[in-house]
Amino acid sequence: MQSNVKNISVQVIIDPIINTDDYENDFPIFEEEIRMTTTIPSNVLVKDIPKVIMNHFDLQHLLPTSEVFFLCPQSKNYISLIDLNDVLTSIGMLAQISNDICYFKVSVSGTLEDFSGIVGRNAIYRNLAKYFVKIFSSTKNSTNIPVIDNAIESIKNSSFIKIPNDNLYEINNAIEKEMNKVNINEKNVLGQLSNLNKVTNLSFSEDSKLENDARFGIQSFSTPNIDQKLSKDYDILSIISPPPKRVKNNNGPVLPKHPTLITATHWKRKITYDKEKEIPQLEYWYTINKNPKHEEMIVYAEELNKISRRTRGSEISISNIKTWFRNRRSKETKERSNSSIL
DNA sequence: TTTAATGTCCGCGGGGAAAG
DNA sequence: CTTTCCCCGCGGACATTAAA
Repeated sequence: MQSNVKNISVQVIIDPIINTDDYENDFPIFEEEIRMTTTIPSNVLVKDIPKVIMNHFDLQHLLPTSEVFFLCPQSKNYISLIDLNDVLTSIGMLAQISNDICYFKVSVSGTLEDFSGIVGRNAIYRNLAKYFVKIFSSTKNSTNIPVIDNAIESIKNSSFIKIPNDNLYEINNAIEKEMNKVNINEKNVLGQLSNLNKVTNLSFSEDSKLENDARFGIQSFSTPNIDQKLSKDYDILSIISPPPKRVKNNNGPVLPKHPTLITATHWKRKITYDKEKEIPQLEYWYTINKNPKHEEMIVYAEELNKISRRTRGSEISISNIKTWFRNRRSKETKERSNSSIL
């Protein structure tokens, strides 16, 4: 019964997208990869791989906001498992084309608290510390900055951090403290991990299969002899190529792509300029200078926020202004080329 | 449909290491 | 010390996507 089921080594890169509700800037771009390994029985179906991976890393509650990508060894590009969903195939067959080690990338959106149970959470905190220092190094006693307020709120709501004061350096100190605590507790964490691995390394007798089904909450595990059910002449490569529609070099998936991620992160939130007040002002500035300097754009953003009285958290940023000027210039060149054709 | 936001490509300039 | 080379970040042009 357990003859043709073996354990596949799996390397997983977690791409956390920290969801801070309503701030408009980019989500943190993490410098440090959160890379983890586990093993998965070879008869797990592709459609169940996300469930298994998220369970292994204590992220099952974030399954709806996650998307899992498989590193295709031929093209060195990541392909979304959603694209393979309709195919009755197993991770064992993916492993056959990747020399028995599968590489996956998981894009997952959640709050800081959502990631608190993850084994690699110290890497997340290190990344956040770097991010905050990088972005807000000049604002020592900043208050009323939405992203910091949100971060403080997220961290306050988390079960294992208490913030004594509301400023950036206190946040960083708290993060550092938490990282130290995590390092001290590393042995406990590793203990828990090895327990987890014991379960996944069990050979698949019918009984342990049921055990795992209960643990993972997955129905398809109880399907016997999945590998034998798969057609022998089934060609996985014909499904994997051509590559997905948009592939960003070889650096991984373009984020976010899954609809749940779009709503969860407010992807591409678009501001609307006031046609009565703001657009005429921008057009006036454009007639004066089509390529304003950074300092000028700071002034422009302040001016616009003054006249439009936007609510806090939805103010016009310098990057909004920069984008407007960029698009305005491109509009002009397009108009000019159109008129020259006529 | 309009247009803000994003992706991709490319050139430029600064900083630092290696070579002379 | 000067020159050369390489890396990296920044910003612009252009193309494309997607929100309103």
